[in-house]
Amino acid sequence: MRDNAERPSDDVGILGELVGYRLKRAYSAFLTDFARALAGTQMRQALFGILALVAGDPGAKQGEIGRRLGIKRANMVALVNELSERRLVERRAANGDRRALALYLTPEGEAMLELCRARIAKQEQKMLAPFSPAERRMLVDLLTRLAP
Amino acid sequence: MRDNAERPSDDVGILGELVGYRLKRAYSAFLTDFARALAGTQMRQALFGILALVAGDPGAKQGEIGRRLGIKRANMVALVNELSERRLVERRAANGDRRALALYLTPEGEAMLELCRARIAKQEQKMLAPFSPAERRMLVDLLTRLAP
DNA sequence: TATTGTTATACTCTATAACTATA
DNA sequence: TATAGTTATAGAGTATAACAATA
Repeated sequence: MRDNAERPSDDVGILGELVGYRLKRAYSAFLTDFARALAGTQMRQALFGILALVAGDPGAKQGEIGRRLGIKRANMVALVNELSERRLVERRAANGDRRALALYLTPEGEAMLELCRARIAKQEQKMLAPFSPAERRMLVDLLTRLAP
Repeated sequence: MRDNAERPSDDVGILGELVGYRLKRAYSAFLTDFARALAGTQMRQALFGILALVAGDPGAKQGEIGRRLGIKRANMVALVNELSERRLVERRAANGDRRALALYLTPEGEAMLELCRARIAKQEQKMLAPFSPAERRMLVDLLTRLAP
């Protein structure tokens, strides 16, 4: 069926000079490759982000993890439910605050995180192959200044 | 209610060094400001993109516009319906191919495009204020090489 | 056979409002 | 009063499959 839009074509008129549009295109290309890299793991952006942050701060509260990732409280619930049902993350009562839930990785969660990390690192290498080390640093630096 | 996630905080552990994550953050920041800039116009990313491309290539076919923007045929329908119902865009029979529809801006469409362009240009100036002209060029160049 | 526009459908991410139980 | 987690719901973008009309 040769469907639309896998690779948008070049002529996008005035849009091409807008940083916002260039960001959309670049992010979209990364997302596509991200999904490909994680094929078969049933993992997605948001799930990976949560695993990565919990690994770096075991026992962090669910809301705090969401805050750092820019995910709203209401949207964290289903995501952590999913990770919890898959036994990648555990919710335990937080000490000192009976409202809060502290998050921990299970051994399976650690393993999944490592698998994803390896695949994502490989994907980034591939996407950034045309860039020199100085250019990569520049890119990360500019993006970080745009949105810390 | 001091809700979550308007401004994600800094400590995102290993994510912070991933280009994919930096792109997501930067794009997300741009999107938020984009929506703010276009408040009251009932315009969105995709609608603006279509207007901009049709303006630069009047009579282009609906599918071709979608192809250039990375929007699938199936998803173009509702978008062009919306623009058409709002009298910003007209669908006419394409000459030489009775399957295809050629798109044209109405005068209202032209005016709306100009309004959006002005607001978006202002927004980009604001977002890029901390960057030197050389840095802005570098950013656009790197992003374009990442996803032409 | 392939392509154009279309319908129907589903998934992901994001957003808001309101509830509960704690603080 | 405010916060943590939750539920319900909705909008927007993106994806696939299948159909009719046309090429």
